[in-house]
Amino acid sequence: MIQPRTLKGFRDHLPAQALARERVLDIARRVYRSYGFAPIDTPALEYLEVLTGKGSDETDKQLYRFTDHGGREVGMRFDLTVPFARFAAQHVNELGLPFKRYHMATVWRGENTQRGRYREFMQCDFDTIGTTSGVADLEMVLVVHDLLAAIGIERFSIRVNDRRVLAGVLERLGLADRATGVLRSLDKLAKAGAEAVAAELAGQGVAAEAVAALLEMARLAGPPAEVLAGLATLVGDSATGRAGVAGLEEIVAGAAAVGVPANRLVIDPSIARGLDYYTGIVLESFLDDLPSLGSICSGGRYDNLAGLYTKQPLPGVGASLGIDRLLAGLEELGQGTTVETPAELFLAYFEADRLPDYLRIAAALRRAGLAVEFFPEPKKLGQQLKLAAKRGFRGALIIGGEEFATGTAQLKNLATHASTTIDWHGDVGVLVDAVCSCRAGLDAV
RNA sequence: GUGGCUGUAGCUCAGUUGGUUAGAGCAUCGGUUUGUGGUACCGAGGGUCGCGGGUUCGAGUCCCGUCAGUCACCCCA
Repeated sequence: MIQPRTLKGFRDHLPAQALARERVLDIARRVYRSYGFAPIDTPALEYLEVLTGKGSDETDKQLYRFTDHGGREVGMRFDLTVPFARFAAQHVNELGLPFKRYHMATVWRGENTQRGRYREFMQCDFDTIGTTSGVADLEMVLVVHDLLAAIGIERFSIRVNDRRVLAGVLERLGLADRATGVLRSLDKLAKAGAEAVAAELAGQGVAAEAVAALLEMARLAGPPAEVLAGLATLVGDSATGRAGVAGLEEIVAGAAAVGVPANRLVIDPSIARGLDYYTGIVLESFLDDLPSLGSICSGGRYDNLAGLYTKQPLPGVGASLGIDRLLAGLEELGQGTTVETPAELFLAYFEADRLPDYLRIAAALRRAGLAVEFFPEPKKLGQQLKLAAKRGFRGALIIGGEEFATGTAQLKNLATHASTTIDWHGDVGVLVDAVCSCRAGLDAV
């Protein structure tokens, strides 16, 4: 016997999880499309050079790579941004600019696993390329907000910052050349605490005054207006820094104009993001009830997405929803789904010799747009109902010998145990109409 | 990749200083009830104690390795 098992960091998805995942995918698709983002797809496998070109050592280490049967060095995509850069460079002339796309697909990273951190997981990206307009930046924030709200998350926050603000402050402190290390340390503030970050910065040779200034910046908190005022002071007359502050002001104003609740949008100067290709706005979002899970949706603006693959400058802005991490978080918070069936109505199989009638009824209901599961065996009714309730069906249709004889049917609400009698006089069309008109009632439960 | 913690039925866990055929609750299946599921009663199935090796007369219990999960570093969705 071969032991059935899955690889570290790779998971099976049972119906309850798969249905929850597809629900979120459907919502993401709807929200992205509502802003005009168009779907694209790219191969899971790319030439290794396409994936490693821009990669830091870290991403190179995490790449699943091998030599294919034709002797080509290939790698599995570890995000959707790099393949998109290649895609954009290859197809700009057919796409036209600006171009907005969404891409929901599986990616692979050979790193160590943790809660909400897997080796195979799905990302739901959306990006706008070919424009440097602040409108696109604002739209990214709005899409993220609409997305998380539509999924039904009650408490979440979108934390926004701008790399230019960070650059401006560093410039003033004379640390511009050490940006990467300093930002990496600041990024840990929430997790490690101020003291640890201060120590780490000092260890990098940052002067005490500069450390104090950096911490003052990173710890700015409160209403966006106050944080922005604080940042404006810290940035001084640095042109880059002022541009960053102005950009954030636009975001705050735009979000307010559209009606984004103020408590969901936070200006957080400690958000830096490790990826060094971000150049403007950066964004991370968290479940307020489970911040330790990490960011569930992150993104930002980059000056030149595809510089490695084309001479044409392609600025852009976009973000990525980590659907597997999000679902792990929702499940941990008890907000997961328990429904195990995609069908709405359960049709009990009762009278063995009435099979043709059952089939006819099921077919008619399906033609009317209802998802119907017909139980395949004429087992005891109690057993059938028990299974149907466990699976999460909203309603069960019961038609036995008595009902056939009197031209009636029982429509049972499996959540409330209440059942209503339908008179259909043997006319399937009447039955279908009656069931459909009760459907709203079932949905409401 | 490095280090810490964990690993007993589908799930949550018991299992005394290593000592006879490894237990409970929930879940599952069957019955009481060959037409009505959340209660009750009766019964059943299900465990190579993650896996492999070692120490021992004897290991779920100790040691080593390995796999998996988890936490930290790192990085990130």
